[in-house]
Amino acid sequence: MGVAQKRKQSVAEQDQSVEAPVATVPRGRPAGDHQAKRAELLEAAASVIAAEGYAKATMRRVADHAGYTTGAVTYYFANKEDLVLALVVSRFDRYDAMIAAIRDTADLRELLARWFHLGQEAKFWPLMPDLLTSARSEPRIAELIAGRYAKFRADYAEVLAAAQASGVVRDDIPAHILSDQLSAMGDGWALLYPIEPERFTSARASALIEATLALISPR
Amino acid sequence: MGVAQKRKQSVAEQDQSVEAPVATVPRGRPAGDHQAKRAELLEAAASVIAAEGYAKATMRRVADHAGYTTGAVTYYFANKEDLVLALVVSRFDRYDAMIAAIRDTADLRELLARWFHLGQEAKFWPLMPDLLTSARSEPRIAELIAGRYAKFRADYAEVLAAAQASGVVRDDIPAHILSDQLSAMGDGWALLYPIEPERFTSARASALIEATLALISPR
Amino acid sequence: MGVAQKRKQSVAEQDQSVEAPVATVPRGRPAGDHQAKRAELLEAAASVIAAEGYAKATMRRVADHAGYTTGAVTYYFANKEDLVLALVVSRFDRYDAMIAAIRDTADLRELLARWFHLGQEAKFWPLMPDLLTSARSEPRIAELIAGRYAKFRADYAEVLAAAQASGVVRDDIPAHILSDQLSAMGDGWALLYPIEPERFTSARASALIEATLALISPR
Amino acid sequence: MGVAQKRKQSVAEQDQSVEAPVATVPRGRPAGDHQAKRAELLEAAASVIAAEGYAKATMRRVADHAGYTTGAVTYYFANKEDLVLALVVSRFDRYDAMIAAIRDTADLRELLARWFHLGQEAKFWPLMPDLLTSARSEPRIAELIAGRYAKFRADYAEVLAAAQASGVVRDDIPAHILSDQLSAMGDGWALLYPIEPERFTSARASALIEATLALISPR
DNA sequence: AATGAATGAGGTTTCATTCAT
DNA sequence: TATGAATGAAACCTCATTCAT
Repeated sequence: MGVAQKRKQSVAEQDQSVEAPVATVPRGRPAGDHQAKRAELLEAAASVIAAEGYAKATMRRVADHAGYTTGAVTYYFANKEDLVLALVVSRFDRYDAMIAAIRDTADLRELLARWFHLGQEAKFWPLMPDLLTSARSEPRIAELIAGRYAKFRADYAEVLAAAQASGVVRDDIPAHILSDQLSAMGDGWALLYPIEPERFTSARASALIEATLALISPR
Repeated sequence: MGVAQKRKQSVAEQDQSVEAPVATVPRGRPAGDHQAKRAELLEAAASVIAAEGYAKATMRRVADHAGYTTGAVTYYFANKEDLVLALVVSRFDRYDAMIAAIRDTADLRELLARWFHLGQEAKFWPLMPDLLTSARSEPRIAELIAGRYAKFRADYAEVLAAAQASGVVRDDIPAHILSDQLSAMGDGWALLYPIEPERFTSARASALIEATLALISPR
Repeated sequence: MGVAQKRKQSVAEQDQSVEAPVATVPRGRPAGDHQAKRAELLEAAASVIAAEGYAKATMRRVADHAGYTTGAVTYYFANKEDLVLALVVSRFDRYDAMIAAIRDTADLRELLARWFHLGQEAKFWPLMPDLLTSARSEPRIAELIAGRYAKFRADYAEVLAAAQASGVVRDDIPAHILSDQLSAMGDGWALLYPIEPERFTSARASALIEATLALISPR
Repeated sequence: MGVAQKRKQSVAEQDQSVEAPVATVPRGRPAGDHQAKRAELLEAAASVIAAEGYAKATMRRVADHAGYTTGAVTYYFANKEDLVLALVVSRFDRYDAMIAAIRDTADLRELLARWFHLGQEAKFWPLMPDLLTSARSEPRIAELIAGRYAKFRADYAEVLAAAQASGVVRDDIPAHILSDQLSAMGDGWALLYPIEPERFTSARASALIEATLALISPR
């Protein structure tokens, strides 16, 4: 999104310079890339939460991590809730992209592999459970998560239903229940990951993927 | 945490070892029932966390809920970490008891039913994920949980192995992996429970139990 | 109020020590005098506002002035609004007492003299307009002031009506209008006092009192 | 505040002295109308203070209200104090104009009517007390107000003296004292206006005007 | 002439913890 | 055993101000 935005702005500048080369020079400091800066701060927040947990993820630490002052963070996000809300959105967007990427093939092994990859490389595992837990005391976050998560499970169920139709997934359990079970399993692993990281070496991750595929394969 | 706590704890230990192993019946002055008071405060803490989340569970709120003042809580627990540590112990004790209760029969339906019951009636679902998440910033809590959880999974695996031996559970997946998968699934449900309580009506809970039994039943 | 409270508490202690001299010694630190401490902080707040204005009257400065830390202030007052609310109450209580003191005699010269005295010696002038202005951004303070002020004007009107009946105050203007005019005049003086203190020397205060009495004396 | 402001101000002065004494008609590039822009921002500031009180009147809100950004405000006013100073000047200019307009006739009913009108229609009532109170923590504002207010009272006294001379105002109270009393009364009403707006309906305003005229009419 | 990013000081509030009693 | 006063650190947030552009 950062990139698209940047391109759009430079197009706007071109328009101006073509039409009125002298007097219409854009006034003031160039707008910078607001969205890109927000994304940067979001990544900083994600890193801090992943590294130290939600409880230690203060505005100050996020700012420090991004190399700014607290004021800069509140300049881009009206308050902490806004920051977390945006972070939740950005993470679920990635989940949605993950599902979308395999929707056509309904390749569940690939989906699980991507999910394990996001979890570890993209720091989703030490992040999402903290985000879900933070929803306990923040109704708006809870509401957002509830909506996005329901959509995620529905998409997941759709993929599973397709897999059932093509005979690669057992069909004695409804797709929406399977989706529920599998996503819960994933959340459970993510929840324990920071406490027992040694359980999730890539060798063991492969074993878990295979065992999970075995669980849902047709009898 | 240092001196004061040490004194308090050794007194408690003395009481237990000298007077009575369980010591719940007030003898002489009822005032001396240190363990009972601790348990009372622990339940208050559990209720507060279950009701409002870990973030809102301050020493003051715990004290209020138990009908005491802040000072009383810090009298019985050297500090907040101690309180949470004790709470974690008390909850895993219940998990262990749950496993122990069905170890002989290896009745998995009963085990799942008990687990769903603990989760909802005994407020474990809105509690355990908060406790696990709190471990993110408290190494001693993380360590304690890691140990107790590993033991729990091992016990669970033992039960599953027995069930495999008697042919009621599929044996194409090792028991310790099944244990891993099932406990993760449970944690995942618990994690979402406060956000989407409507997903866990007792009717739907039954459906989930049956679907989970189907998942692990032999082919 | 502080005194009355203190007396009450010591009576309670006496009761206890008489009935059960040994075992019922009041536990814990003696309650201190919560109300007295609140009053002390209120006076500190009044002094700070009087000296530096509402804008500079931060919780920190109030605490410093009283010789405590910020935490102590928020221990006695849940938040700043609460502190200001209590301050408003305490000041209007004094206004009410002022009116009550001359209600029987309806001696307006005495009333004006008391009012000038409160204004200067008891720091009411540099205080009340700041309090009234602070109500602009705090609805609950505005509501409280509106109510108390209306009562004050009504009491004032009652005194004026009595004075009209006894022929010492002109009766061509209704008492409630006179009350309105006189209290507004007082507020106006108070508003300017911090800006032009030299206008309110005691000589000039006397002149203002006499001129005000002349204004309302019967024709 | 130092250099930048100095440069700006001297430019403004040059414009005035060289080109035209009043200089409101845009000549050549309309961009140069420094004074008009300042006036525009001043009105925005007045509106914000009138609507939400001085405490909420931040540079940002003033800018927003005028349709600019914060930077624009600090471009036209070296700092916030400067802005408020200019605002005070502009409001007292209107008071002076109000007095000047009735100086010849010494028509006090008209003066009071105009004052009530300014207070309500031109938002002076919710504005002036906030300005006066803000002077508490800003010596330069206090100084400015003290000077302008003294001049206002002197002009008012002059009008009252004329009225006394022509027999329409009582002369048992010196004109400068009457001026003091009447202006204080007005300030007092203004101070309460935001708290009790219902006391100042136009019907009641008329009653107050008549009662005030009665107060000062000859015996 | 004006923008908007960024700073940094300072405000209110929360809270675990200490401690005299 | 238990209270409740008090501390002090740290959190979130606001805002005037600066400055590159």
